[in-house]
Amino acid sequence: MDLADKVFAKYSNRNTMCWTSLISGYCSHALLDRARELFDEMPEKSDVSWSVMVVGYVQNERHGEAMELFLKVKFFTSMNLNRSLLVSALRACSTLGAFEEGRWIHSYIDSNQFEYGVELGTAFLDFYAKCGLILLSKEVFDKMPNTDVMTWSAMIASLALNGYSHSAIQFFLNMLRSKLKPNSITFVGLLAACNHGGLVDEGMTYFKDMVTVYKISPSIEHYGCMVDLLSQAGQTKKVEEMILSMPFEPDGAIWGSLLHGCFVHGDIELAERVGRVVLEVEPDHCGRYVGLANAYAVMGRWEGVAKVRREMEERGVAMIAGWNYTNICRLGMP
DNA sequence: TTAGGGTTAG
Repeated sequence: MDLADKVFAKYSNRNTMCWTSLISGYCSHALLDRARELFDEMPEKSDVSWSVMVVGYVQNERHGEAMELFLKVKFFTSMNLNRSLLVSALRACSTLGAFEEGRWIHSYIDSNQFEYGVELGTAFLDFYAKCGLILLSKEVFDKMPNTDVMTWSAMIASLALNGYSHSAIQFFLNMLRSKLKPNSITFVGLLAACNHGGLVDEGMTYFKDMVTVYKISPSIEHYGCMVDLLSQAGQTKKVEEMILSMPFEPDGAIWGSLLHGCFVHGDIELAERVGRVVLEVEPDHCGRYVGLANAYAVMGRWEGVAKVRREMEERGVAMIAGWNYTNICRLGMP
């Protein structure tokens, strides 16, 4: 990118398109701050310049800055808002839970008679699902003239997220009927559905089918779903075997799921062992200490609880208070 | 020169 910068500096006939291309290049190399500098320096910005910058922020998971820029273009310019910009702005809305902004984009699209392409439609159904309005997601899905793997995967994951496990499975079966081939992410959604619904047999079947029928090798996310599902179902020994046979280094979330399962099902001996591993993997994560302390508490082993508390203090791990109503009141903000 | 989908605790 340095070379691109030098060439750009020497190039005398710089137009908006050159500036925008360079910004896009910086964004795709995750050099967002440099991209933003150039964006701010640009003498004239096109609608594509704005969208490239917003897209860049969203793709690099800087949703707050994406939203800020989106609001700027919306309120302080008379620029046309193009589809790419709106799709990315919608993604930012989904992540930030900015419901009103997302609704505004919807009305903008309707009043400007934009067609629902697969990208826009998929972004919309995802937005509504993340806001908990799964019926609106389904409405968007039904209105879409074309759908593809990503649309179906988004719908399956959305149903799973909102607790409609059986409908998610039904959607998966319909997807197969419409001759679309599921991919790795489709299965993350499907296994998440099985997990949320406690559907152990279905989960096991789809996990196996994924490998044997669809030739997709499981990622840590797929294992994460299975570990959580089997742990909650009390199959803790089986889970430990699964974790140890994984071709990845298990992370704290994986061990944490098993620890929680042990706690719920009273598998105390395993809880203690897993709890120790969890603290080694994530020594700064306050929730892991709570998990182990809870397992000790269930056993009535209060010396264990006290030991975990002491370790937390010694290592300087702070408890993070949840942002619930009780805590808000405690802070004097009713 | 620009766009969409991913599970997880007390």
